[in-house]
Amino acid sequence: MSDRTTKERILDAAEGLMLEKSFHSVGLTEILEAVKVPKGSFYHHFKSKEQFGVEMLKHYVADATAYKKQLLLSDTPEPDPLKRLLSFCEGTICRVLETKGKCPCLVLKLAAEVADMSEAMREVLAAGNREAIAILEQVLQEGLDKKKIAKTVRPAEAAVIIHDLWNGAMQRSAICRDATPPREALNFIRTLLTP
Amino acid sequence: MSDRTTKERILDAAEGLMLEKSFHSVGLTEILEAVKVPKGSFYHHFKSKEQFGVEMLKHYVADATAYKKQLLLSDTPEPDPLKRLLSFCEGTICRVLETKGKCPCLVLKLAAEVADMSEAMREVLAAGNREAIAILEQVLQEGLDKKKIAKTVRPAEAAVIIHDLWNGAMQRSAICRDATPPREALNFIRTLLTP
DNA sequence: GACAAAATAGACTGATCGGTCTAATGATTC
DNA sequence: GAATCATTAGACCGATCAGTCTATTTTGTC
Repeated sequence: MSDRTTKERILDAAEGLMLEKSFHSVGLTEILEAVKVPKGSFYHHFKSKEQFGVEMLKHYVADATAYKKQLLLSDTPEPDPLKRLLSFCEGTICRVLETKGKCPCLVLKLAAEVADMSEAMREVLAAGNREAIAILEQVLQEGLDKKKIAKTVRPAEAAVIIHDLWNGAMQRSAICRDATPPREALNFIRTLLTP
Repeated sequence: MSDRTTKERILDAAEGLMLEKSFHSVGLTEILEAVKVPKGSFYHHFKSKEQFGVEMLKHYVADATAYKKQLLLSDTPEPDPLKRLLSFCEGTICRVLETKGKCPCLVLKLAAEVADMSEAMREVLAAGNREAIAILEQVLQEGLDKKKIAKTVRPAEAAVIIHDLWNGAMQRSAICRDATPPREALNFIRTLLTP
């Protein structure tokens, strides 16, 4: 048997499939066939597709948040917070290039589709956004403390602007299948923050 | 008979329903029941749900573009391009408040869901984005010519930033069901452009 | 008014949807 | 090894999906 639990295997497979398609266009049968798990197992672990969606988003947001914290908040190997932020953006742009413009973020991919349909899923998405903004605010504050970013920047305000600009750019890049939007956003963010 | 054609009535009803739900979660039967039109009529006018989606998005984008041009590009009653842009944003914020955070834009609502599934729909969305950016660029250029916006602003660059920031903020406002994100975006845009 | 073309009408199809049900199997504890 | 509980297994359910088909009605043209 696999070392990963059945639940985790279902979750992982569904994240991949829904990143490529969408929430409603991926059926349970398709997910379960991909991981060779019968319906009975699914409904043993999850009470409905919606509750499954909630857990999937929670699972994804937890991973994504940990990943962001690691890259943005740890001062090794890069002690400069601004550099950490900019190279995080560059890394994301590389991923977009590799996948030919495909959206790499499940929150961005599913948000508009599911937010109006499930209050529980909406809350998970909202929490994901809040965490992302909080992390951004911390990087900016640290950059300010270390005098690595322009002192005119106010972390709380700048964090939401950078967050929304970045998400808007990622969204547009998924539409035009091109990494230009996040590149333009990155250039703007750089000149905005550089002292 | 209604003065509007059957095709237009279907299109309008579908836009409303899909703004509230999503592309895949709204069935043809639901749309057709809403306008009391039988299946046969639908498939007389459209060859598939996907092609219908393409026409619906084209129809929406054409309307939305005309609306933006009228508010942003006509110098009556407001000759100041910056004021036109800012009050356009304020107007959108009001709509968000009225609808309790619901996404007012069909392009934003459906983009992530359908872009990966239909190349034809993706192209319409991309064209919509390009037109929105072009209009923004024109307002900015005009504002620059009339010395109503900061002369450091470069229209082409600023247009994409404003576009993506605004879309990202609207997206987030649909998730947290709150008009704060576009308000923060508007504040930022105002200080960015004001001379 | 005859004819043709466009549009309306809705019953019907096979496939697939999310979800249920009962039975068989795996593991755990006494 | 008997009893228990979690898990696996997959046939099955009614509902709904996009799409088809054959009529009938409406409309425009001569």
